[in-house]
Amino acid sequence: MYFFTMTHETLDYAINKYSPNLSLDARSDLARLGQEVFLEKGACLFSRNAFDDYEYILLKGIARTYLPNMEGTEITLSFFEEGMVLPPYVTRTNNQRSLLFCDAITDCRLVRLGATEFERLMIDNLEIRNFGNSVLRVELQNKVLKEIRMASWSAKERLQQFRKDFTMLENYVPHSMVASYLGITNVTLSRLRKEG
Amino acid sequence: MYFFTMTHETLDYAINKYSPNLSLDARSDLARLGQEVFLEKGACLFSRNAFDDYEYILLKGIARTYLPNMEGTEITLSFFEEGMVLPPYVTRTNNQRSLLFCDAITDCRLVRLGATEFERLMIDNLEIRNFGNSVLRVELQNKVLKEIRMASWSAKERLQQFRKDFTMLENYVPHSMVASYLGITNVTLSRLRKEG
DNA sequence: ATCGCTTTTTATCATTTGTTAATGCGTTGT
DNA sequence: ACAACGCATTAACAAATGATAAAAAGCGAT
Repeated sequence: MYFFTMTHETLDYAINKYSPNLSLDARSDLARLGQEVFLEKGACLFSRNAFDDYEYILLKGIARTYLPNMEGTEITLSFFEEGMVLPPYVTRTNNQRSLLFCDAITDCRLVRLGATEFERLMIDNLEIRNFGNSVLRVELQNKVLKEIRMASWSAKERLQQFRKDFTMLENYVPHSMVASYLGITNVTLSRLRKEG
Repeated sequence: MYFFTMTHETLDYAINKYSPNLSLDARSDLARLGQEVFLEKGACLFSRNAFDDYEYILLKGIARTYLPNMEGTEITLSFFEEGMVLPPYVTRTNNQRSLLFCDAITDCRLVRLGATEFERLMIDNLEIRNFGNSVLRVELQNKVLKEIRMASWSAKERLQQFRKDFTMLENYVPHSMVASYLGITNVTLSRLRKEG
């Protein structure tokens, strides 16, 4: 009975963020497909150009995706907290090669699902398809929200929004990661923190 | 014979940007599903919260997506030129309601495909599925590229990149749209233009 | 506890970008 | 031709952010 194990309870928590009405059957399909993965703080989940064909659901911990800019500085693209699905396979990879880097910022527990099997499930099962599409939609929507904020908000406003989006995260991750996520230097971040 | 009509020749041009090796069969499936749409300069293709269940492929002209920020200023999210697919249905809508606005900046000719029929095709046909996934991937990749530039490049560098990405576009679209896309004011844009 | 290392803060100054307002300039309609 | 309008440019000043470097604070290993 899948709903007696701890793993599935928290997988459910993640699923509910995207498809709260997903049936028990579909949930159990996902659970059957998934295997748990543990990552230590600082460990790498996937690297740009490396082979990768999984979908990932973060059950516990904090992770981030990032890329180097032209000067080689790491720019944090997104943070991920408990219950969030990492960027979906189809948008995150090309020819099964990752386009991004992803590291665990704290110890993490995740569920991963083979991308091919998950695609199969999406094709066969309308509910899973809607779940997968919801993940895609949320991914894009978050990017659009960030895009507008980067284009028209001040650094202070972006920091305030960041604090709403990721409560307490500011205290758990290095400020250099937060600063690059916000598009400011860590000196500026420090200044804004002092102001309040 | 679909490849004798002008429409299909330019639909092919667009398809080649995403799936250059798509078979003639798959191309003809897409062509059969699509209907041509003409838009006059300034006309609206879809509006936030309005019903919309199409995929759109831009054959000719320039279009843009945008959203108002909190002050009501329109922020241009992306520009689209000949041969580009507009943001895909699954990421652009929620419950068949558009999340974005899209206007024609010049007279436009597009092909639109019913999203439901297109999804059906994606499910049934691996080639079309790969094409659709490629559209998704390009959409996300462009956002990630822009994200990095917004986070770590100066306004001048972003303008230079814009000129590479969209040759001549600067001369055809109102500068206020370019400026909001770059995340600067139109006064700043004017200054940068003067510098070179 | 202390040393050595990294991260964060603080200070100073330079640069970039925003704000406001005036000017110019082309387009359109009469 | 001219007025009226919208848009782009320019100028002057203010504010935000970056760059650099030094000081302070945190943190892990011994």
